[in-house]
Amino acid sequence: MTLRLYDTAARAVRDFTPLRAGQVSMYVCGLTVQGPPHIGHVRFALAFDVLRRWLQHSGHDVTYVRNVTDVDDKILARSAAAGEPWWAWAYENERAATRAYEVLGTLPPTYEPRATGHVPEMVELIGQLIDRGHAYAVDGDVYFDVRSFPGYGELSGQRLGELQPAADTETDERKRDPRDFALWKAHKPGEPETASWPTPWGRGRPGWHLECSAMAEKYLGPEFDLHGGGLDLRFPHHENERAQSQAAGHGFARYWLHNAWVTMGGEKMSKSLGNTLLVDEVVQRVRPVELRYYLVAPHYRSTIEFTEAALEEAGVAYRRLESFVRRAAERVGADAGKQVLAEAFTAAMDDDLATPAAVAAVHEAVTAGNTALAADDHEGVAAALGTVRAMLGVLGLDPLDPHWAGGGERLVDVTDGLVQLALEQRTAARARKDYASADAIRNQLGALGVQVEDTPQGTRWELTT
RNA sequence: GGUGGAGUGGCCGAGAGGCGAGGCAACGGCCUGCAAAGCCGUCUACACGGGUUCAAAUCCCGUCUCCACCUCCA
Repeated sequence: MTLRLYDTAARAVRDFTPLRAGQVSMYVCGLTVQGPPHIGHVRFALAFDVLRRWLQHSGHDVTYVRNVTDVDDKILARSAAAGEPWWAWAYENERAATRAYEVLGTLPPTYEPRATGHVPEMVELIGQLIDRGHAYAVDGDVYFDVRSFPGYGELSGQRLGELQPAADTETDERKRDPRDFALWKAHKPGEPETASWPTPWGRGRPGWHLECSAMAEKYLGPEFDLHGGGLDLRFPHHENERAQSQAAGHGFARYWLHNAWVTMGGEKMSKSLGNTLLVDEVVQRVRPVELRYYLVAPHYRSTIEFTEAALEEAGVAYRRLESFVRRAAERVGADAGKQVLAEAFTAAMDDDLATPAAVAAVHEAVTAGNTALAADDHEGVAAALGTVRAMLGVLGLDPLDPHWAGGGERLVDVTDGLVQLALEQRTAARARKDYASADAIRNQLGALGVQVEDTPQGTRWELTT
């Protein structure tokens, strides 16, 4: 069975066949680094991280480029309001984004280019568009002529006649059509000099859409496999990117993927509505791996309506999986069992990354594993452990992955020694049927967050969260 | 005004003409000194009104409610 993906341009699920067999080129629109990321912002990174892992698991060599937009209207406005240089502001927020991506266990992209580092490529592209009659310069601004490109609107299903005028620039008579959008914006008085670059049309800065066209071409070539991003980027951003690149004669993206929102109170998380939760904050009170499970388990094209209760429940569900992996690893060794995916898991992932069904397959394998554990069936435990870890690995959720295991080995050893000391006392008490003492020890440990469990193989302990 | 999406059991969350996704919670049972964890079982839902069909949560028509994009936006 082959991978099938929902392609926004086709409005249908399509078989995915890469341009070059065994290789996948993918470009994902990263963040405009105007503020620290909230949990809605990082959903795209998780969705495409899972896609990337799945492609790699199924034997593809993936080139994954995710851009950073580090100059735009909002960055200039916010940094000015904060009295900071725009470049310092952008870089600070870029680091916050990187931290968020990392704490949630996304694999680093192959490359992460910044818009400001690719002005020459943009200038070159603008030149091509002007030469081909798809763009024109007016007083230092350069606009894309939407009427010159018949395919305009195809990606997002918009008809030119129905569109409201583009407002990324002031509507003015200098434009041939009110829907023409800016490729390049002339430097304006009052804007920092450092946010402008020399071009044949005068000093200025990039329009919002141009950077992606320029960078995708530079790193992935004129035609590449996948282009991803959040749902809101479909129009105008991706529509415009596509127009720029195709008008310049490039094939551009072959499949367009868009992820849905994280909402709160039924509405999209956004700073203006005040319903945001910063990744940094959530990760203070919820283990990052549980937040990842929460954001990865629903389908990437379904809205996640955020509630504390749902987040908590996701944590409980994840701990069920984790708990099996730990018990099984204690019994048969972490690397026991073949890393074979369940058929249902593979089928689910191939079906437009149906992570809900994939997660269900993991839960079923865990149930089988728990049964084997109870029956002291080591072969069964090993088999289940192998398959569960393989599946969780694809989702970036393997509890034994070094990323989640964390450091602090020494501390773990010491803690384990201390807890064992207490447990020996308790075992002795139980042996002499002094259950009051045994229970007192268990309760005291419990109060510290150490959960004690008696198993046929002896007493074990775990931290509660 | 144009374009797209959603409404599923106590809750989260899949599916998309017949064959009860999965998880959480609750209850019952097994296990346990008692627990915990685990396993088994119970709770059989698809916004509303019509229609098509042997069969509809799934298709068709209509209605209601909500969200998103068309403006910076993951």
